[in-house]
Amino acid sequence: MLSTTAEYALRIMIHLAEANGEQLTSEEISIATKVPGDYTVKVLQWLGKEGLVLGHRGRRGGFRLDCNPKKITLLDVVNVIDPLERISQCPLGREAHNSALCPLHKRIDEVIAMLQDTLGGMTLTSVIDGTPGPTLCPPEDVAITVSAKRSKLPKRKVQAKKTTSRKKTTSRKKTKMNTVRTR
Amino acid sequence: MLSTTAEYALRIMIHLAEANGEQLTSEEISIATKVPGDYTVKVLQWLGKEGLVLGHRGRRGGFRLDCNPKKITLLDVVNVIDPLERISQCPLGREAHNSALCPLHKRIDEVIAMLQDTLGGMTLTSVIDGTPGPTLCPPEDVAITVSAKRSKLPKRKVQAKKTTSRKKTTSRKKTKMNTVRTR
DNA sequence: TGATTTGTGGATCAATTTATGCGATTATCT
DNA sequence: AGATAATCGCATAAATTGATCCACAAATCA
Repeated sequence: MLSTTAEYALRIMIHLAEANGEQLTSEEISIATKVPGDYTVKVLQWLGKEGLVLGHRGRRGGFRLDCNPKKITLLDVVNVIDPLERISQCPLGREAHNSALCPLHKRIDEVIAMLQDTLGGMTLTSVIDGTPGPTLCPPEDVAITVSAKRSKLPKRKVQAKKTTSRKKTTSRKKTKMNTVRTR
Repeated sequence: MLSTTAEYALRIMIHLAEANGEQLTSEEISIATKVPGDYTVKVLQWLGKEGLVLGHRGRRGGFRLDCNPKKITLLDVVNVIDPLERISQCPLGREAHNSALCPLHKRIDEVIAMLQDTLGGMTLTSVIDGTPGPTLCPPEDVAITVSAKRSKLPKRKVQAKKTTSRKKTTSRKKTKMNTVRTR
């Protein structure tokens, strides 16, 4: 239902919200949320561009929440990654159908609207407060509480892999442009 | 929200349901639904494996609906393509959380449940009967009626790229996303 | 100051999804 | 039977998404 990346973003935001404004390194976040190491940084940067988190470099750097968790909803977070858009015009290309989608797409659009309403009604805080205890299932080998003094982060095991990079990740909006693979 | 392929499947099923059991060639279907030529066949075959449509070869071959449009829902169709599954266990890997998902995933799961209910409540017939007129927006340059004589499908422009090959597309079920990379 | 830590941002690789091509097979018509 | 029309099904290509690496910039601490 949600893309993998959107799931990651939600986990990260919930985790940061639970940290109560405290700053955490990307590695701490990665471990707690089980989002793959370097990819955590990418997601954090996307969230940062939208002003949801703030990164600080340097020795005691890290990321912290930069928004009001009482205001920000799951929909807001998902929208950073892959915007959930209403169907405004007929996917079959009939331009005159803007105000009168064909029945099938009208139904699908209704479903999307409902989804937006539902996700848009769930704030980070409400999710966290909804049930006692930690909001994310704790990873099996790591302490749950964020307050633990930032202790020696276990080095991520570097496992000699290939490197891949991405096209120009400034905006995650679906890039129309055809990436011509030069290689 | 829906994958491209799921959208295609819905268009095709609605179109066939409107044809009232009549048999249509894949090309006719492709034109009417604007699903890319050969891909139409692929989607039809997936639908066929689940018993929703039936294909006939030979000179007067084609595809027709092989289910009761009053019973089959949009959810059924979507499930053929990419199953909308409830979250049954914590994505963070905590195995003991089966019966008690962490709050975030409980919420997400609720959303999925709602989605299922909604899509599962919309039968093909109900969508078609919901509004008078054709259920799919008619393509701009082609007659709505399926009877249009089949015309040459446009060739795609080949543009020298890299090729990556695929896993073995027999089942479209999402393949467990944590693939341990052996490399 | 200089070493270390941590984020920034771009480049590249890998996996998945979407789309096409083509030969073989099957049914129908004459 | 033979020609033809259409699906079947596999192989491949292209596009998108997920993940990793690396050089560098900035902040901190000794």
